[in-house]
Amino acid sequence: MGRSPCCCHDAGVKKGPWTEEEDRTLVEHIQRHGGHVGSWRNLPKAAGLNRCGKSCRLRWTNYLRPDIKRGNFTGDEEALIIRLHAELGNKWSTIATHLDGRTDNEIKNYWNTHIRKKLLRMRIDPVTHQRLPPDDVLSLGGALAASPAGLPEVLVSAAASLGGLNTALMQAQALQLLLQAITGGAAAGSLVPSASSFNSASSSAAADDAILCAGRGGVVPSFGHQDHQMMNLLLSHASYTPPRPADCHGGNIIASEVQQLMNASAPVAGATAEPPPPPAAALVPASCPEEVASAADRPVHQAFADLLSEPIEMPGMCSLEDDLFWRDILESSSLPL
DNA sequence: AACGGGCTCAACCGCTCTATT
DNA sequence: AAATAGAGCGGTTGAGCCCGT
Repeated sequence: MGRSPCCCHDAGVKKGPWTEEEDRTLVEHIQRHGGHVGSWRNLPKAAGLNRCGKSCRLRWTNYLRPDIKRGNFTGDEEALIIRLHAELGNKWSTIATHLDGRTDNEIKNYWNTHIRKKLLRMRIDPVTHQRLPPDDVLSLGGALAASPAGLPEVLVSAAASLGGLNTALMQAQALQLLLQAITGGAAAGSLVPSASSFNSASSSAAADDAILCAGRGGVVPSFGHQDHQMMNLLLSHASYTPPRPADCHGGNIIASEVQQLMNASAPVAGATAEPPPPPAAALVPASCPEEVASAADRPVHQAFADLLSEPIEMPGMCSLEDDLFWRDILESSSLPL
């Protein structure tokens, strides 16, 4: 399989940007032949173009073809590209066959200039689609510690006592353990939301990172309504309080709601070996963050100690089992790059 | 207004793959 | 089976644009 010399190496063959005249000549020639090109190599001579056949093919397939869709990529297209890339890798032409009117070159460019950076910003390796290892992850805990108002005080102080939570995953696990501590384990494994159930909570990069790094495929797979409310309670003390999802009440959770929440989150009757839930008084209205911190202080530190005593399990591949996941992520990541 | 840095994307380069001789 | 021709693919480049200083 020897490599044939390319006509592009011929002296005098024009290179560089195409002129309108050249475009018109190429289009008219192809249209005269019913949209079919017998041989790209012979086309320039037949059409009267001082171009390499390869250049003509590229110009036609990437720009002049009548079925090419111009304009920005939609969210659906973007999500599809990411999903296909995770499955196929840099098989741009194969990916392009799944998107009507998009060329491999256009998709490749869009990936390199937009999606790749977006994923990197979200601490996802654009090559492997895995979350970046802790050492490569921007220290979310450190960043938040540098701006303590960005977290409920109880978490900041607990993090400080442990030398900082240096990954978003640890952050999420810490939050999970906090919830466990508060609910006596009833809500174990369900604090960190799936992106689809918490997608509107990404009004800041920090929230973005926490959700992405700890979301689907991360610490826990689901995020129930009650846990969602609990999360809101915690976040209601943070300066970056995200907009509330439609299924939540918005604003602070009042004491009676906390009581209801606690009751709902309590271990079901008959469950064994579950510590009893703390009294509802441990949770106070969101208007009193100091009381929250004080009441939750001891169990949280205990939970963090437990966290440190066990190895942190890094999640594997991001789940790609449904388009909604990625769509939600992408829609929630509308921050400027 | 001028400059420089960053970004985008059309186009090129060089390799591989497949069909043909 | 080997050589050749041609097409296609993925990586890279660079001109032009945009935006901040």
